[in-house]
Amino acid sequence: MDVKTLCLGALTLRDASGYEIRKLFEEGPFGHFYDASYGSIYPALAYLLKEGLVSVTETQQDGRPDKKVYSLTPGGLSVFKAALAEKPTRDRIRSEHMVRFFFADYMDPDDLKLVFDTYLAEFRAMSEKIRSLDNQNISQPRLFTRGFGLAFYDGVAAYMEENRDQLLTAPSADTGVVNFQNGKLKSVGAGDDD
Amino acid sequence: MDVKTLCLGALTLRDASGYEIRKLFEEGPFGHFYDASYGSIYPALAYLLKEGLVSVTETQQDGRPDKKVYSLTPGGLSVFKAALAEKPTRDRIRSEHMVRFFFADYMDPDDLKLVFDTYLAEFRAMSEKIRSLDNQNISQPRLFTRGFGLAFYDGVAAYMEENRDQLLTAPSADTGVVNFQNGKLKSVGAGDDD
DNA sequence: GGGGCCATGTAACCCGTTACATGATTGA
DNA sequence: TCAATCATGTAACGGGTTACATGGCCCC
Repeated sequence: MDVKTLCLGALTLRDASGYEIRKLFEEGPFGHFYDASYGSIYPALAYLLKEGLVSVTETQQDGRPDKKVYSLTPGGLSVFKAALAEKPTRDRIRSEHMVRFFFADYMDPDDLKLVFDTYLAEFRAMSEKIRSLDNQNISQPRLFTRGFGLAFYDGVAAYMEENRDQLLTAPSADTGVVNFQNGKLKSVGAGDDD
Repeated sequence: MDVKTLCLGALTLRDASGYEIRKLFEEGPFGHFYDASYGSIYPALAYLLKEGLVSVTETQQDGRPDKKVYSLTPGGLSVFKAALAEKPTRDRIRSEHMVRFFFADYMDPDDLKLVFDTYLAEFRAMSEKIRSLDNQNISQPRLFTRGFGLAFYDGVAAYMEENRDQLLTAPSADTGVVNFQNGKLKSVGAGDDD
């Protein structure tokens, strides 16, 4: 499921600009199970417009550049429904946090502690955020999704709290770190490089 | 965190071929929080070998092509530890299932039911699989990770069972599907296309 | 005054997936 | 005999991220 389709979905909620859709991914209800950046959203909207799946209303603004508010067309809605009718692909999860827990033996205990507590705090914050939402006038599916989020965040947060010591008091090997920057391998290991 | 780094991690567990590493991602303990395909693993191993972060032993075999068993070098281990010491990037989740639940209004009720029950069955199966593992002689971090998996799978599965009706009995709009194939938008929507 | 937010868009790049190429062995 | 599994690798393609480009307003 690509960003184009997600944009159509976002526009079923309400008319929005590319900027607003981005925020929806970042902070809104989508944030829990998807993400997308400007670099993919703006081209996606341009494509959808060209194909007649969305329409646009340019609102002139004070100083800022014109705000382009997009709306879903009937065709766009049909295409979105068709996308939902497809067989879903497997969930894709990439959690660097879990990788670190799995390989905790190879981490500095203080680093590990920090990663752990930061992660836990994030879950708690997410849970709080969902709890703070008003559930009045919300459709069943949205409520279900919120509940799912709560079940997940609260469940794993509770597990983490209960088993914090189990992970953080395990003995770890010595450190011995080399050349690693910005998430890129900068080898150096043995012998020759190119 | 790229496939290169994950390969180093896999090789801390035991020496392995590219083929075996793939299986680790597919079925093994990594499957829960990462994935990778041959097309990324083989080039990654070639790179790591070139950089001296892994070594290789070619085992000749009966009929099959030579099996290349890779081992982590001290340099490789250092680089891996350095990678773990980096600040973890945000977890990235892409769940088409959740998208479908969120937009359940726009789905055919039978489709939705199928997606729901298949998803639930997957969680139950994952939970069973973890439960069937032998926890003897397993290090603390691995146990923690397994427990985390259980907390997650069992937690959300329970939630789904308890709230199945809530989601599946909600009224949905009419269907009206157009031209959608293989996860690609084939528009058609309104008016002109290029 | 300066940082952050509003607002859109493009281009280069990176990384990974999919599909292709090859081929023998084993078990149903 | 036919499918699946073991086994490695390449090439094309795709999709999305990052960084760049631009610029004014608003609040501290």
